[in-house]
Amino acid sequence: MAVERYNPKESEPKWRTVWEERKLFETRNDDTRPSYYVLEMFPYPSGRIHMGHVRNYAMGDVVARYKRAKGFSVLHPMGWDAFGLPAENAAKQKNVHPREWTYANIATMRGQLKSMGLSLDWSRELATCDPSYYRHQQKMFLDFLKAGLVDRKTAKVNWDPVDETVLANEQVIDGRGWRSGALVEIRELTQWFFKITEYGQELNDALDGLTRWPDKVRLMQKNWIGRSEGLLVRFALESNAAKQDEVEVYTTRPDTLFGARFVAVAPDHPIAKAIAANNPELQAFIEECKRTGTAQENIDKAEKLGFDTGLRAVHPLDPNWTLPVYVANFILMEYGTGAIFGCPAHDQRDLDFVNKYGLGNTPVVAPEGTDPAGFVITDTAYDGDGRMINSRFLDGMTIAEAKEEVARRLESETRGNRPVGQRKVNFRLRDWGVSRQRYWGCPIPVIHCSDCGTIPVPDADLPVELPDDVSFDKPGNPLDHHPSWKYVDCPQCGKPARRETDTMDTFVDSSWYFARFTDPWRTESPTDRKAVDRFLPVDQYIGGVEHAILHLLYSRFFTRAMKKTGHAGLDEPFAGLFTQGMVVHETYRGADGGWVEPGDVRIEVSGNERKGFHVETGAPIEIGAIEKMSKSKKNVVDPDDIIASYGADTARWFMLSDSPPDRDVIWTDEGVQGAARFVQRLWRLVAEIAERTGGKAGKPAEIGEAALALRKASHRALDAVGADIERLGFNRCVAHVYTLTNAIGKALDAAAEKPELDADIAFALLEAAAIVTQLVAPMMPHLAEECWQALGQAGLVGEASWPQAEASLLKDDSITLPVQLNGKKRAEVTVPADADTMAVEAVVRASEAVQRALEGRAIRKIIVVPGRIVNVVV
RNA sequence: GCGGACGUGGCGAAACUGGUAGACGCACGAGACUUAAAAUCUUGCACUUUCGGGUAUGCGGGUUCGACUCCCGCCGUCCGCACCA
Repeated sequence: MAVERYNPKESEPKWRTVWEERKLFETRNDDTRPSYYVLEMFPYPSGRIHMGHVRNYAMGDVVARYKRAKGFSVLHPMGWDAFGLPAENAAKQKNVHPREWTYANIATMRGQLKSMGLSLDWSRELATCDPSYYRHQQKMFLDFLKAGLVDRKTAKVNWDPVDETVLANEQVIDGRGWRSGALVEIRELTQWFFKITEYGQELNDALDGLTRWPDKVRLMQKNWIGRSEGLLVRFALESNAAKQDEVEVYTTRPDTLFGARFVAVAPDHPIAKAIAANNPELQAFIEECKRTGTAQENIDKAEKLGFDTGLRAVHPLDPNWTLPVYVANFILMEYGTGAIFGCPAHDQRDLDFVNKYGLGNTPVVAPEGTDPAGFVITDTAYDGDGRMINSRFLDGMTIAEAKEEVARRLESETRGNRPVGQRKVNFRLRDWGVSRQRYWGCPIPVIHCSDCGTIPVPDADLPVELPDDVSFDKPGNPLDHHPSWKYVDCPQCGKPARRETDTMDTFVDSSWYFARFTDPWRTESPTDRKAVDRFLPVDQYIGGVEHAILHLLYSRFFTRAMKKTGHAGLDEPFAGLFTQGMVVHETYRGADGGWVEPGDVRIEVSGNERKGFHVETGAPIEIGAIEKMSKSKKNVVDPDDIIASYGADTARWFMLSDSPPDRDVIWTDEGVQGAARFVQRLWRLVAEIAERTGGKAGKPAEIGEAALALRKASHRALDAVGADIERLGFNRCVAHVYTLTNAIGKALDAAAEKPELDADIAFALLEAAAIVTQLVAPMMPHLAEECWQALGQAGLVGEASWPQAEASLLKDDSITLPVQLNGKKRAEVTVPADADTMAVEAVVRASEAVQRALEGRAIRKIIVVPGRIVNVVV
């Protein structure tokens, strides 16, 4: 009874057509069943999908198909994060319009994704570069503006003078633009900002409620938001040389005020600027600071440098005590007030600084129990816990008590009608600058009028569409260069005015696409509240950790802003988040040191050693480190090739097996081949069962031992796989499927001799085949349909509901317990499953093996862990 | 520097709230089928042993009847942030 090999090339397209014809994965908004929203981070249409996509989308699809089988109305959409710089680079390099390039890529990648057999609702597909999408984004921008969530202010940016554009921090390498190689300048530009800082506290606090997010991501966001509690303290200045009579500092350590040795301000602090106006030396110093300011790697090595302004600041707790005021290179204008007081004994940076300039230090906190007289700080600042010393009225207090005491005193003291000290919660988080001087992005819908100022584009004129006829010949923003686009009449006074030519950061596009998916057809507004309320929050969001901070934080802010402006009704967009690991591969190098593609390498194995040779030349190849797949290292495997030779199911199965989903998975040829072998093996077993049972086997009254064992294996696997999908433990699911498959194989072998199957075995085999088919269906959907059909099951496995494990088959009548002697396993006893502790103890005492192991020693105690283990203590 | 995660056979890993360490897969060895190969099937596979057992979850301690799991101290790898006052 030879079974034909399963041919994915034929079967996979066939089933996809069936699914599509039956609209199996389209989700109706008026479905009344409970909803479940599975979303994978949508891709940037770079040209082709890569293995990382395959892994990401395979995982999401398992959840989607499983939840569908569990009776949920599953929303599982797909779209394109389609604005961005690569399209403009392509335009420059290949002379193709960004739109054409983008849509061609989308077409290619859509085809690739479809070949994976994902259960996506393609009727909801969207691209962020489409006016039907970004018009709503513009509408929301204006609504946010009206709601006071948008700001226009000057900010420091990395400016590439050659490309005439703003660069993100990560696009500045060693102080130079990554494309032009030009030295990047820090410029002050007027930019649009979303006021994310207004939600700093909330975004911070709400993290605690995101219990289905990885701790790691929550922590990263906490650190990024960087909430700190401190005190604003006003130091009076002795002279008016800086054209102001005080300097305000921010500190989280007001307790150390008596350890102060200096005050320092940022190079771009108003005081620094004022003094520099008449002081060329200081001016030169400030210039130097600016230069080292951007290159982040230098910060490590950079020495703490300061410039004494000659000003003296009066200590807020002692009018007779003054401190020097420095301009220092390590003070950031952007954080706090751009000014600090330095307490060298308890801050390493301040200590480095005073040691350089000979300002000395006074320890004011000593560890509990230390002799204050002997507590001296030289090279290492003490930032630990302790009690106050050398601090007058604070002496003996704890740090917390001292902070409170100083805050209280300075709060109640006033100078010029304002308190000298003021408690302040500070955040590291800054407002989100969204202005980009680029073409391929969502236009910011405002008009600048010399008379009326900045005027929103009226709703009726939305969308502000990108012009098609642009050229990328000149550096800078093509929108700005366009001959006519920016010239419009002011919507308010009718006089000639100009459009804003900045476009929005592409992170804005991805900050609400998950909401748009709930009703992507809607034209009159960004969202339909009924649909948003039905589907949001996303129940399971899956993507890479690289978006742990920006994308996820922006989306959290945007959802709150949408709530405030009535476009959504909730705060947190993603109830469950999962960050999957990367797909990595060995790297290969030839004798010349050049990278070699995996396809050109033949690996020979002898024992535990592996050696590489070039396929054509036979030259030895060095097997290098396992790294993230990247074109530059040539260790990329193209999903198209894999799907073409093995089928989508094999690729999906391999991506889900072996490694835990949150860890990196190593792509190996052997692994794929193993997956491909399993596809055939499963098909063979199922087809054979189908043939031998004829797809029909009723439940007989008597179930023999062998049949019962197989039934138990089936139902246990069913139970375990369901639980593991819920936990996203796909590698464990795969293992359970293998275990069940082995059991089926054994049972089939045992029955091979018999010309006619016993009724109970036939029943158990058919049941096992149906169950294993359903178990693999979320992971290998095409193969599962083929098996389902072969077994004569009704309909499609893609619409079948998830089977229920029979509770009675998950339990055993009797169980074998390991027996330990002082923690080491020495024997086993078999007891009835419901035996109580006393009964188990009796069996253990009576056990021959236990007696032998005791060697005559007396039992002191017997610990019985019901159903698990027995430990005999002697 | 600060914060976090991880460390288990030749390899990827499993072990649920502390309860038989190594499930499952890959690789490898032996065998069957075959003229032969592929495919398939059977079987072995942590180390060690005087075949009773002994030793093993990065290293060293601790808590416990019992530790891969909890605590303390090291070592190593990876990731995030980085002069944030």
